[in-house]
Amino acid sequence: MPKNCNFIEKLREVGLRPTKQRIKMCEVLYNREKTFHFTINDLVKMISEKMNEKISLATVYNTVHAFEKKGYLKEISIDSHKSYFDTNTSAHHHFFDEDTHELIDCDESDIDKINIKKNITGKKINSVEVLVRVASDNQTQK
Amino acid sequence: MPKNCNFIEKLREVGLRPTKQRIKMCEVLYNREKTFHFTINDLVKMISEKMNEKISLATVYNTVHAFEKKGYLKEISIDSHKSYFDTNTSAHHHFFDEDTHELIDCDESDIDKINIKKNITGKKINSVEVLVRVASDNQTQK
DNA sequence: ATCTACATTATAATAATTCTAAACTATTGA
DNA sequence: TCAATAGTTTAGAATTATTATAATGTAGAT
Ligand SMILES: [Mn+2]
Ligand SMILES: [Mn+2]
Ligand SMILES: [Zn+2]
Ligand SMILES: [Zn+2]
Repeated sequence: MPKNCNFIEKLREVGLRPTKQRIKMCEVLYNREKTFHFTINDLVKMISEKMNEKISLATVYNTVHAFEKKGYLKEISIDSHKSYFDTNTSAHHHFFDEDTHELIDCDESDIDKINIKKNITGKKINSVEVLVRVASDNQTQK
Repeated sequence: MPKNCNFIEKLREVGLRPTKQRIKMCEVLYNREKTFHFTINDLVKMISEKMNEKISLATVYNTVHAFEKKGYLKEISIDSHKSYFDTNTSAHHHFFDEDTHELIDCDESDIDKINIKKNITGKKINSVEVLVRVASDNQTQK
């Protein structure tokens, strides 16, 4: 979703009623220059910082999954102990910093197009994504 | 771990006492032709099928994590709702069947070596893995 | 055989997520 | 305009996966 777009319209387009909770979550998630990655816990904190009333935890979960189902959010599996979500919903690659547990987007140009030589009968490829795990290089000062 | 190797020896090599629970888990995990993927739940079932006495759930978790720490198992993050483990501990690529939730290894030869053009200062690359999500192709019979 | 550090176990605790059912609200159309 | 209705929110309970606890058991050393 683009920054400062008409969130009410965008919600209606996919059949979601524009409630005040959903509109607030749109503002928190999409009114910014760049896409970003978050956990549910991050999001709850962000919402409570930018809002007087709280949104109940169940609604945060419901809404995140509703947005995911409608293609406005994407779930990223990195750490099996926690769910990460991404406001960049296109297929793209990531760096994962194993020290800080930070997810970093990888520009399209940083990795050549990947060619899959094998195909699985009766199945089509939905996405091809690379995960590059990085960690601090302590061998540098040798 | 190779098939039919001396598990007692292999456990001692990494400083793990060869208890009967650990030896049994080695047999279940490594006495087979091919490496495979499993969840803790799968493993508990496999153990109880091949054994009279049970191994307590806490021990299964402890042992899986001990094996992982010692490099005899690898954790795979695909679905953030569940942990998958792999007896193939080398860095390798996967297909994930979104219909059946099945993980399939991808041969090294099926994907060309991936070149990462960007590097993150002070960080070294630990692994580069590709996940190819596939699903049934219902457009075939057009 | 005895000792001791490590391992196993049943069970309790925790954490993330989902369910439930009652209260609330956006939309419809009389 | 304003009830009727279907969809939404909510607090709290329930569920699930996983980890912690602490008592008991055991492998390996002496
Ligand atoms: Mn989800
Ligand atoms: Mn683990
Ligand atoms: Zn991303
Ligand atoms: Zn594998």
